[in-house]
Amino acid sequence: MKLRAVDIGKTTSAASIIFDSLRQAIIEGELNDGDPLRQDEIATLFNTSRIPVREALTRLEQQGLVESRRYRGSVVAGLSAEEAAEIFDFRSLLEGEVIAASVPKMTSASLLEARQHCQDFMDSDDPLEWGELNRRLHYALYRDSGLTYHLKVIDNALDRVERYLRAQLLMTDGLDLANREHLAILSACESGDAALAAERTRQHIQGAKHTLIDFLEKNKGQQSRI
Amino acid sequence: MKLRAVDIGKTTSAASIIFDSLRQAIIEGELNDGDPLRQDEIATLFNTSRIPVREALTRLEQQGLVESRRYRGSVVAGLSAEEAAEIFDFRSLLEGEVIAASVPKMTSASLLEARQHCQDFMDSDDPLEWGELNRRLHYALYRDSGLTYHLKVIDNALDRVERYLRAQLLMTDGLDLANREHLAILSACESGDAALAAERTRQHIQGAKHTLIDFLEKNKGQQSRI
DNA sequence: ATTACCAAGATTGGATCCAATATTCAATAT
DNA sequence: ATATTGAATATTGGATCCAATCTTGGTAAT
Repeated sequence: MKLRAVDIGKTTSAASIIFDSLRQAIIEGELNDGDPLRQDEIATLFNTSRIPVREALTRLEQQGLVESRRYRGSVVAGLSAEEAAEIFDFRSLLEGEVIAASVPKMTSASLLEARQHCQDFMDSDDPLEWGELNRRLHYALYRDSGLTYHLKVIDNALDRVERYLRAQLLMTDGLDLANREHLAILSACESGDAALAAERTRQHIQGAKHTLIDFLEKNKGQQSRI
Repeated sequence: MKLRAVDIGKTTSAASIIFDSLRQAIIEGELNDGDPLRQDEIATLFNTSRIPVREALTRLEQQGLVESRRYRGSVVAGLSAEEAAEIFDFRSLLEGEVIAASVPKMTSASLLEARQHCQDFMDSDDPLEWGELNRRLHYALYRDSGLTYHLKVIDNALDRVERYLRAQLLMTDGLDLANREHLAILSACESGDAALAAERTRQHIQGAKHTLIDFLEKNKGQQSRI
């Protein structure tokens, strides 16, 4: 027997489905800071009991996307300007390191894929796509480093700030600048200059941080909808 | 009435108590890589139902301390030499950055506390205490940075490798070396030299990494009990 | 009017029960 | 003897129910 079995249905638990949906809704900004997440409401929404909802919520809490208080329920976790700034610094440090480790190992396939994602990013005009496209691009640039732990942590950090990143891209020239920077990072990778790629990656993220902080300063207290 | 009620018992959920206990048992090496964690067994151990056990397990899974497979249960997550090495690199990068940010802001109280923990560490001869003492020392050195996100991530990374760290300290001169390095880091902090403190911190962690890798190479396949 | 208090409803945490899947092991066929 | 099958058991995932706590709204005392 040479065939390999492939499960058709029931491959994922209800908890995982709910987790993925909630995570997406949060990082896309469909749910806002402080929005309550009632177990019962979500359960009826997914036609399940509250049990898998609770599992999804504890996972999200561990990832810092929701905050729960005993007997008081869960809300979408907010992010102060200071926290956001810290996470951008964090990403800057880590992603610089990871891309530097990646460049010497990068295959032409990865470079090709990165270029494609770069193009996709420029072609897209749907803000909700940007997050996913950005992730794919970065993943193509980073994965050959083989630093799986680093990548997981970076991914988690990105989850926390993706909403704010979108706000930054929506600003005047935000998207153009991001595209130019992506191309610059890519070309540094293609020429095999690890240090340059790292530096440009750090600058890219630091730039995003500062534009975002300016944005938050201007709209201070206005509880801006993104 | 001016007093604020403070619950004596019941302040923490059953899930949290179970989570803390399991986490401690794992990072102390009381439970070993691959050991199965049966929901029923743990539930009877804590005189609860399986519900809070499941919450504890999903939290631990999110932190990478256990691995769960659908319908197959959870086991204590193992760590290959490569993964361990990567996490040490990760810590080296982050902790260097954090201590550098901390030094210029460090209060004399923190320095004093750090020196005390350093002393405690030297006085202790109980391997099971080392983890906690090490954490306290590092926390005293890092906290004034105010980089709470970084600190949380570092703490999590430490959870993953603490067992292996103990193995490294138990080696000949391992403890003496660690103590000397701690003192060197502390003195760099006291003299306000952020760059030096960062460099020594990175070296401290890199050193630990290499001793550990040598150790794992030597005992390859012997499934060593720590 | 303001504050303290108490009861009713809402919501979460945990227990118990049932369903779905995996594992074990004896029985059978080769 | 070895491999295969299938029933019995073990274990997890999810549903339902109960208990503990919070929240809200109204009432009474000052």
